[in-house]
Amino acid sequence: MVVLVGPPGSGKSTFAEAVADGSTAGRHWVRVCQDTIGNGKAGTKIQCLKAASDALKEGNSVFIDRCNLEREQRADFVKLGATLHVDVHAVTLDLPAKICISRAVSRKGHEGNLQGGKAALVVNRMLQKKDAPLLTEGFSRIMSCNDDGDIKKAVDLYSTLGPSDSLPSGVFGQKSKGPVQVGIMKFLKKADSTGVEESSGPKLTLGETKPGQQNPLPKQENVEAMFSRAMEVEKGLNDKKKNEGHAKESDCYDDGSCTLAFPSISTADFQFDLDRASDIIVDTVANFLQKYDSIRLVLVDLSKKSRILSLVEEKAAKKSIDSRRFFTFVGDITQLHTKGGLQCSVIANAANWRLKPGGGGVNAAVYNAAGESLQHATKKCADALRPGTSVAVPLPSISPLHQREGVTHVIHVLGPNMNPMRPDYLNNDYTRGSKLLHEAYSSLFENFASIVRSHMGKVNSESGTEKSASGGTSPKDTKVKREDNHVSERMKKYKLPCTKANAPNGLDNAMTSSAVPNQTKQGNNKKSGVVTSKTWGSWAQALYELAMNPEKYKNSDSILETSDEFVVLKDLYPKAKRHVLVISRMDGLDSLADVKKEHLPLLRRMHSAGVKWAQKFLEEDADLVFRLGYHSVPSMRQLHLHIISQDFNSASLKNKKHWNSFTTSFFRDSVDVIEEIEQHGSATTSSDEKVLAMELRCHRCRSAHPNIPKLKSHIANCKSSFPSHLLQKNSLLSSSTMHMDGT
DNA sequence: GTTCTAGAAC
DNA sequence: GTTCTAGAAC
Repeated sequence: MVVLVGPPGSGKSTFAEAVADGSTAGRHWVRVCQDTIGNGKAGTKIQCLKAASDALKEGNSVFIDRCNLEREQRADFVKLGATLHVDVHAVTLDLPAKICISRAVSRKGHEGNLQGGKAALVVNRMLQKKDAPLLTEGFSRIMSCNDDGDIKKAVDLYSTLGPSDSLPSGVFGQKSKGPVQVGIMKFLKKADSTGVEESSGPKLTLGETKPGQQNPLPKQENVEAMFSRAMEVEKGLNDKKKNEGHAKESDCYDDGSCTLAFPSISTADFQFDLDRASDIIVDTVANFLQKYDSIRLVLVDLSKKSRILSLVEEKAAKKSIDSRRFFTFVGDITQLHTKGGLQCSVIANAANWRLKPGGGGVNAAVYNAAGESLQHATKKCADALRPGTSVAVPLPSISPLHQREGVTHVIHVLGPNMNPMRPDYLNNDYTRGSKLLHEAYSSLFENFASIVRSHMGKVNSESGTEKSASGGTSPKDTKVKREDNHVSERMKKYKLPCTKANAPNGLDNAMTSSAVPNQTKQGNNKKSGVVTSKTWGSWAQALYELAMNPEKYKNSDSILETSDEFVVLKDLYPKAKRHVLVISRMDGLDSLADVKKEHLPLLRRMHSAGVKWAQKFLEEDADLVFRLGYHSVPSMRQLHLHIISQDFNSASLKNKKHWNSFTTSFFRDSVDVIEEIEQHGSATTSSDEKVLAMELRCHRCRSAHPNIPKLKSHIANCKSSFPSHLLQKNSLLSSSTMHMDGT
């Protein structure tokens, strides 16, 4: 049974019909459609359940063609599947709201009579309530389609499915849509004047897709092989560790497919000591598993006799690491699914620093298997890698590795080199080597976590679109900007000379680019041909100037507070009623990417200062709600913490970038940043430019809006509660969450 | 970061 | 004709 999930206009009926009509391998499909089941009257869920049950009992496969956007709406169908012992899949048609609405609005003769203006209202309302399907609901397989290409793939997959074939379990579907501008309001306007029928939106293209022929269906035996293989390993580990049983039962089921397969880093060509490496792997894995539930890591090596595998197994057992969530696996990392039967959505590549194909071992294998599209995709994310870092690359769906193995992302990792014949030889310095190897794994795992987070969703509080945009995790901090300096120690930024000659004269000058002398730019950013790791335009230096010489701006009423460690400044272009910055005064601490463990005390004090000011503002206006956080990739040099009220009522908030920089994952809550640094020494700036170009959504109710003015008029009145992840995390400061009496 | 403006969208 | 966005310049 396939439960289709999608709003009106997302193409559910078209999907089901395409599969049913194109079914080439003898499987018979029945479409259970709530719109038609009532024979003219409105259909009900009960009728659908009955029809589905009948069809299944007769040996048919069934599509449940109703919106099914909410968990509750799907539950009975999942239950029915369990009763009848059939697999229940979810196929989510997660297209941009704009497309669904335009289709729903402009279609004629719709089965359920949902067309014209009222469709727009219905779709927008529905999209706000949707819960992404989860494996925990009882689905054996979840597939998410984000564009017509995905849909075509899914149609092909199902229509070539023979009567006894089955599809691998897990979660599939890459979410990497480009920015989408949603033109919703025009349809909503039409909703008022009924009977609008002209078609102005994008055309439905699903109809054009013909079921394909070339689909290499995963074979059932492989899936079984996977289980027996994995179980063997798990059993081995289990036996050794006895019944420690510390892992919570339910956790592992959540995202069973959220699996990362990774090779041992640095131990092959880079000749890193195996004993030390295995310690580091086990340590880092243990930490990571503790931090995240429902994530699975698999260490892969080609050879059965692999020394690193046995060392790791042994140490993992000793540490009582949950063997369901971490185990070793013998096989080719590029053929885990087809040859080994192990489904992994993400694989790591032991990359070279140039991120280029070739060499040998895992890198060559991964590039070979993935085809050219991996090179292109990689290029978009980073030019080079330094030891101890990683970069996540969304694998295009055309890649054979994606199609055949179900791999949605490749994370390139570069470990330290202990081989004198290779570049950046560490000369047996295991203090540094170990540190770098640890960093490499941490970075790898964190990148993986971001992918999982963005794909699985923070349960249901986020919209699919938002998830998609942050899905292609390619942290800016790993985007290495200097090809020649790929050793981390050499990556330190060139410190700007701050002389009186090039320092602006006053705060207003510092805050406006036009008055900053031109030589500042040249003097700061270039020195004898060495390009700094981030080029800060002259206008971007203002906060830095202020942080270095706050006394110059003493008299400005923009400065609220100055200490040795930070300056508190009213943002010159506030994006909300209250918007202040706590600017660190530490030279060289340019942005979040530079922050390390040693800065934790500073970060905590900046946070406290921010809280203090938020509190002060709340005394004046108890209706405000504050959020404290950093921009993933700030435009202004010098680490600064934003304290911003969530009304976003400001004339200075003018464009999409402004909005998205405060309301998407681009904004990193101070509390989260501190926690991350405590736990693994650096902050993930897991965000790329895509999130900034994302469709505009209300930060409270997540509704989509076509442009800034419309968004603003919406947020002026939106009284929805904030998304649960913010409430749960305690990221919001309001008069009700603070002790206003000072206790 | 902002401002300016061409041209797209309405 | 007016509104709005996005890209370039600063």
